[in-house]
Amino acid sequence: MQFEIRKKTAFHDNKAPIAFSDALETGLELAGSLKQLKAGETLYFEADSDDYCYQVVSGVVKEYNTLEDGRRQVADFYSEGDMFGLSEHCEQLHTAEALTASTIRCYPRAALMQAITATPSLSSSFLQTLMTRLHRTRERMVMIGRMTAMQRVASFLSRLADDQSVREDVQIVMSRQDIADHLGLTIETVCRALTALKREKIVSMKSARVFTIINEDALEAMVRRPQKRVH
Amino acid sequence: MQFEIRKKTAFHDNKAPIAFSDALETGLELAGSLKQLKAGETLYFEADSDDYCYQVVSGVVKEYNTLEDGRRQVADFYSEGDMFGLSEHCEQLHTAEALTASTIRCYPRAALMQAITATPSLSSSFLQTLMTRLHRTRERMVMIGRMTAMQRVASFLSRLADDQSVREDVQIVMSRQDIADHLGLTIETVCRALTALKREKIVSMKSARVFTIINEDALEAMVRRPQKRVH
DNA sequence: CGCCGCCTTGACTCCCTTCAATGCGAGTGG
DNA sequence: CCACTCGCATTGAAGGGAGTCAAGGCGGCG
Repeated sequence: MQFEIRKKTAFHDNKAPIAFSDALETGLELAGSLKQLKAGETLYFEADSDDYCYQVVSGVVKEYNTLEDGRRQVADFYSEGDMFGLSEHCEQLHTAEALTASTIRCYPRAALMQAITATPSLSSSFLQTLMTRLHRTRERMVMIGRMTAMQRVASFLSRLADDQSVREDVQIVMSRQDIADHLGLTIETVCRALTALKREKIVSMKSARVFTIINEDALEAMVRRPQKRVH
Repeated sequence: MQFEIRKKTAFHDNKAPIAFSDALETGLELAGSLKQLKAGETLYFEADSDDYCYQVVSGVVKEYNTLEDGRRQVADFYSEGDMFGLSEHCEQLHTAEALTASTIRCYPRAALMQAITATPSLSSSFLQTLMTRLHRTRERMVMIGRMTAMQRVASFLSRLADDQSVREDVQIVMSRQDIADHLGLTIETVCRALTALKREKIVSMKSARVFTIINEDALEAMVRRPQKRVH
């Protein structure tokens, strides 16, 4: 038994959603093979990804890079409908791993690319997806580069709630370590920020993986203002 | 009179270069209007960019975001051949500004997109460009999130040299503030890191904007190892 | 119960920021 | 030609936010 997450909405791409996958499936018979993953299972390591692109059918997947010394940076979390494994010839160790039991569709890269470039409608939505992704990655770069730990954690919670379209019992499918690696922080700092938010009665937590936003304005204020004092 | 930069190679996209622009120019008559900018001039502010995409014909341009409190994050520097202004509906203040006197080609966004999606070869190279860009942005996210000030500055210098394909008299067209905003540091920390590199005889500087790599191995080592002690 | 993984908390250190002053080169005008 | 100014770069001192190291706490499962 494990936490079940709401699958109604994708983690990202609220605006440019699953139209792409629909087009892919209906427009041509490229439908890649399906792959089942248990929670914690690895989908690919670095070079493996060169030959395939992936799409989440169900579940949540994290994609991350590892530096020589073992530090990790989680590039992104993907859920239902999201395509991933798009970047290529990586110099760094690059991995994708299931957070929950997941089903993944695997497309042969070369064939997929050919299909996309040959089909204007596909090409258009794929371009859109990539541009949105690029834009979002940049926003997160700003976040990591210019925001305090408190701001990063607050905006992370805020985004989780938005993605799940709930304010109560928002599910946190990833571990503290994953969050830390996503935000460019340490696990301890993430904990302390969460504790501070609880102390200030801005959020409450039913368990370590489920929270409720009590004071949304205050949470937004946290994101805006360079609030200090995580300890 | 002002510093002249080597224009032989683009700042980025060494691998997926100007083929795109060639295709654009020859393949169809979409050639957008040209715009001349003096050093320091602004090409666009946020929403302005929604209707156009741009390409550097000559010169160097920086693209950056500004937070409410005035802190900035330089998304990227672009030079000859690079396309930019691709991300859309930004929530943040988003600006592009010329670093040197520059010539920019402006494409109407909608028409450009249509042309791209309708032309497989264009579509292919544009996709390639976007994926490369995405990949690079992620690498920089890792850098900002997990590297020390010293590592960031060292890898920045290293990249400058690579892009210009020189080891001596490498030109730094951007100000210290731009570098700091690009690396997620303060201007003072950048200076101190540079001073440390000079002190250790790893680089030497003819002037504040021109440097030479004396000990390349040591510079690479700086990038690899979480070297401390910027002071 | 007792182990195990994950999470939380505490104390201390240190890198980077902040605040502030000085240096330096180019352009200007007396 | 030199004094002055203005923007950018450099250096110094002090303080703080996040990292590091280490010790529990908590929940699930055999």
